[in-house]
Amino acid sequence: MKNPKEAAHKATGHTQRGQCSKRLSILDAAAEVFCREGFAGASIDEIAAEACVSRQTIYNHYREKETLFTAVVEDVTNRTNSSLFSILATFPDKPDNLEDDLSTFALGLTKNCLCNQDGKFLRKLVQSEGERYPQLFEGWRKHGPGKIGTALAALFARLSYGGVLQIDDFDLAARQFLALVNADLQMITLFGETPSDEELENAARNAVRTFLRAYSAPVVNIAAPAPLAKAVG
Amino acid sequence: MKNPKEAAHKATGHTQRGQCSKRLSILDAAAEVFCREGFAGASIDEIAAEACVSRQTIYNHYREKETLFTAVVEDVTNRTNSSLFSILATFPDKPDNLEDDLSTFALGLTKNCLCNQDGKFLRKLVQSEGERYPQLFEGWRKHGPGKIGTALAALFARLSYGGVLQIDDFDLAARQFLALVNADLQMITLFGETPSDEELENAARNAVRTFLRAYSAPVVNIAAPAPLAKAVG
DNA sequence: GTCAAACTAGACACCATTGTCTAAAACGTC
DNA sequence: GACGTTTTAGACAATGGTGTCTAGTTTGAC
Repeated sequence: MKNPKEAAHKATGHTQRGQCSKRLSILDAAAEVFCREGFAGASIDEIAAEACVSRQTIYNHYREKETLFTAVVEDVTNRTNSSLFSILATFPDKPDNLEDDLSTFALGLTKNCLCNQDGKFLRKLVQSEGERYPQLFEGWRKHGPGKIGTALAALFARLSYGGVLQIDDFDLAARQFLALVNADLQMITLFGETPSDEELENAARNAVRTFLRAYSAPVVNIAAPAPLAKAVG
Repeated sequence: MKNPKEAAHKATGHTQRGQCSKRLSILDAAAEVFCREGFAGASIDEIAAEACVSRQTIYNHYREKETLFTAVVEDVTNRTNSSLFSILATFPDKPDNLEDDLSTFALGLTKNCLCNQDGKFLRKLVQSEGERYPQLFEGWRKHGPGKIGTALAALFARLSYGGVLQIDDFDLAARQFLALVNADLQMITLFGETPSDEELENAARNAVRTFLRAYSAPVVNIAAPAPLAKAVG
């Protein structure tokens, strides 16, 4: 990193007075380094340098490396959770145009939870350190992004009962929706580059289209005679 | 690990004479440890213990840790590749029952490529070390499991031209197929436990069902009068 | 300006790990 | 059984990271 001071400030944009600003710098830098190097590969010195803070300051705030790590995880999880809630609130309960509305929702989900820095951090860390820190995985599932699944299932259930969708297994549908949304992204997100807005929009649209082809309720076509459906089914 | 000697043999089941057996033991153990601990977290001593081999033997075969790591990656990639080819050969070109046949295919894919020890290793390592070893990611994409996508796209194209499926974008369909197959598995695979055969079968079946609802060509129903389709479309 | 708290820089002991080296042991072949 | 190769166990220096300590500096509040 060429200019760590700049980077640290860029990340959060805070210029509050001392103590709080330092904490945030440390958390930001630690998230970055842990994500890039993994727990074992990350060194306190590296984090200190990236946060523009002396090593001792880190030890003052967080007794040891492990403490810092869990603090970072908690911090990122909280942030992700709150943005998750606001995204879920935009789910189209009474959709005007189902495809458009669901696509917008999916886009918000990817942009703010799945595909941003925090989302990447959690995904990578749960994957790489999940075996060594089971509580990390559990936390992700119960109190973090893992909740999206069940929340989405409930929302889809409402749409299904409303006759807009035709779903047997809501949990399954929710998992598949998320899987489809991620289908195009996994490739893009895996390495460093951030996907462009256009790529994200396409990914969301593609996912929703396929999802709807699989799960939208049969259209009661105004032109077609209804009775025939019985003979076909 | 309670009984490393047993574990090492269990993994490959080889009892060849000395030198070759040692190499394999080392590769097996190294894969296991690298996968569990990541590159930085894995220690040569740990690998040596798990392979029931002295540390020096490892240094004799592979000059340094990095060499060992790339050898392991290459080994696992090759193994995965060959099983991938045999699985792709089972793709239902002339499906009898499309859902059943595709489900069987999907099951083979998950069991032998995506969900087994090798698949897990590559996925984890590409994810956690991909940023530090770009050639790892490139290798995965070009010479490893990353090829599944394009191969599947070609196979789906054949089915589509044959009128069995109705697909616009073959690459997209292939990615979505894989995403759906993984939808149920990601949860299961992430932590240690190996999914049961039943879980795998269900996952495959669920994925295929949804995929076919989205992409199967409209059925020319024997009972329904064909001409009406025009009026509806 | 004073004071206490927070921060810094550097030195430090401690430990784990890498990679080398050596002498002895095991192995396979003839 | 003798010979060369492979393997082993252990000692070893070098390195790099953790976490502590200290003495000096900055910072903010009053």
